[in-house]
Amino acid sequence: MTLKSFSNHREALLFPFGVMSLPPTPRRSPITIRDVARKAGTSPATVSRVLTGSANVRPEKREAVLRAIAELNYTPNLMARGLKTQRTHILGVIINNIQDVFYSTVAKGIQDFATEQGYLLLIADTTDDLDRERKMLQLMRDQGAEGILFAPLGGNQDLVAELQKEGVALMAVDRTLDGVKLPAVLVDNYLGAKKAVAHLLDQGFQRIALINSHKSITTYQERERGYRTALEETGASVDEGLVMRGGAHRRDGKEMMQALLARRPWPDAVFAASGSLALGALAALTHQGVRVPEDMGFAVFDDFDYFAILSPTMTAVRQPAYEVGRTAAALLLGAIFEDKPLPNAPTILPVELMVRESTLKQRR
Amino acid sequence: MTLKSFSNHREALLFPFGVMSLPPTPRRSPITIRDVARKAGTSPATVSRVLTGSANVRPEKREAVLRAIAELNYTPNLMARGLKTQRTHILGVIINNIQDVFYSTVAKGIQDFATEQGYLLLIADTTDDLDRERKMLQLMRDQGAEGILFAPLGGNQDLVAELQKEGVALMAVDRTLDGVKLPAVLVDNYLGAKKAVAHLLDQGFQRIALINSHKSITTYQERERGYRTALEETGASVDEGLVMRGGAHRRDGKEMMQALLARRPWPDAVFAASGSLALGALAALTHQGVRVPEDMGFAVFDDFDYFAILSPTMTAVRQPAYEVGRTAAALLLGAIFEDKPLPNAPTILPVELMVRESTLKQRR
DNA sequence: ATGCCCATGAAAATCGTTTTTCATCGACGG
DNA sequence: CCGTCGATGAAAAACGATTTTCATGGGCAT
Repeated sequence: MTLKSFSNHREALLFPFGVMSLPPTPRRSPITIRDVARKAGTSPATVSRVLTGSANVRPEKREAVLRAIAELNYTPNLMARGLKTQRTHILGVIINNIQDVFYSTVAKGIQDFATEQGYLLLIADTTDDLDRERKMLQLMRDQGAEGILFAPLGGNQDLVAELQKEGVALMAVDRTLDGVKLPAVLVDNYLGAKKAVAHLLDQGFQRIALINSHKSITTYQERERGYRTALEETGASVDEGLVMRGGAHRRDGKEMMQALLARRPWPDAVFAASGSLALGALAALTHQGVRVPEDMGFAVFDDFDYFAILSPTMTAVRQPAYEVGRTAAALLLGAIFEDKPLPNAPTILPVELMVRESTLKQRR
Repeated sequence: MTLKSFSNHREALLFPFGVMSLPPTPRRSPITIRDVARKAGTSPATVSRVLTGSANVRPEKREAVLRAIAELNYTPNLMARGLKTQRTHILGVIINNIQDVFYSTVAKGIQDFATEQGYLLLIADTTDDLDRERKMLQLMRDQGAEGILFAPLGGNQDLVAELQKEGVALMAVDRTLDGVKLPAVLVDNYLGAKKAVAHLLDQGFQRIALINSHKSITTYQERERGYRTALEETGASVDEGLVMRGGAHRRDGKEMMQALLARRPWPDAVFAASGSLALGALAALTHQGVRVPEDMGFAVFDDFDYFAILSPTMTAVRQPAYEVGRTAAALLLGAIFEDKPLPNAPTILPVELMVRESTLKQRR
């Protein structure tokens, strides 16, 4: 009952078109710049001059204004200000899934930097829905976001170009987008995957399976490239039967692992291209009683914090998620502040291979 | 270098007071309701009538307007609309830490419902900083948020009351706030903790330690109450030496566990009052070579998904985090839409005890 | 004393909507 | 044929700020 969908409202509200919901109930405290002016014994123009620092005002006047502001507990209406100045102090963030630790950490990095600069964040997730990505980009633009950081799903290039033309600063995080000039902050997916697989080979594993998601997303594509390169550099060729591709969810990882286990001979190690896939794969292994690393070596791209705690501890590629977010926010706000174009080449942050128990062949 | 703090800007920008940053670079696409009117051969008033559905307009006119909108790719400026109507279609969300899976799941629940209703979310975290909570509440109000969902730190009652008077709909999630009438959606912390500890007792554990955080936060307070009640109901009295309190971070859990291990005799089981505390405690146990559950039983309040996957699997109290968020959003938007007051009594959602290996005494 | 700059006020324009008011035109029922 | 109602347009007022324009008066240097 509490969860009913208000469908009446929803239909009446083809936002941003369509029927606006309700009669405007007056909400804001009615204190305006005029009230401040009256109290300070000055003119609204001068209050604005103080607020914006746009002109010198004599110390006594300034004091009087500030005092009036404090006494009235006045805060400016940011919508009105934004309407006039075109600066909203709002940034948009669009990620795949807020629940995903990687993305929420990226968001945290963005958040911390943005807050320091007095920016607030509109955050939305897409759950892999291209239309939803599009809608969110539009909504954020319409709400006046000065910039938008997003993990592109691939698609919507037209809208991206349109927004850029309109002056909305865009920045890709974690993934890139082809066919459009879009600055990006990424991690070194290729090298991370290559290192992890090379490490498995070093440890003496020979039949190393890959559990991956679709190549349409640049991160997975790069990780697969790293996997292949590592194998090829040993002179071995890739056994395509060991290369699995599917969705990006835990259950997909589980299914791919089950498929691998259904065949003979088994791989002797697995490289999972994401944390979610790894969790699914591990669930399948546990379920079948396959021990890690005794029966099967295991390495993951993406280091969840508990991988270092619960046993067996997991060898994983650590991504600097927080730094990805923080760096992206810094670049974007820098460009907004200094009104200069963003770098063309993507910024690629290094990753680190955390070697732990799950790849210790000698424990066999 | 990319991470420099723009301190020049920052100082010049006592947002929402102080110097506005830059000259207003024209950003929005210049398409306004007037352009649409011209193209459709009608008046701006009629376009608005179509947009808002405030009056009947003849089908042909309406079609013409909609066609013009589509051709011009027009979308309304939401700041202007919000300024006039006082409805922004924005909700604020303030949580402790976006990175925390529990909170990000709550946020996801809020998000999903809000999106269905055409609302966008301003999300911020506080990292336990009361001033930051205050600042964020104010900023969101100034940005025109119609409602704010937040996990109160305890404090800022004055501001909460002020916002309510101004007509901003407020809703507490996960925690409550004393001294002010604030609707809330919570989980049954008391019963969850009680069940978990009762289960430990059932299994034959006798000296059960509590690793908790500070009682100033209502959730921890309730969980401790559950712990105590469970023990008392068996007729046992609580050994205060086994009740630990500290910060809420992983390292705090680790320290408390270390302190417990430094004493003799050891407890034979531990109940950790949060997932983070549990992770820290587990790290301490692993480090000391203490096996779970052979040497020590272990139960947690809060069920991280990998608790069911990695070994030993953990007995945990599952909280309906998603439903907390979704329910809270539903109640809040319901109140906003129907302009009716929110329920007085907090909504308390049930929790579930997930029994797993970490409390299997017989495995000893 | 002249000229100039600086601080300020008053008033109006602006941002892009919604909303109100008023007038007009056409259709329709009686 | 008249009164009324519904659809529309034109114009203006709001929302709450910033910004511009113009005028004024004081202080300071020459």
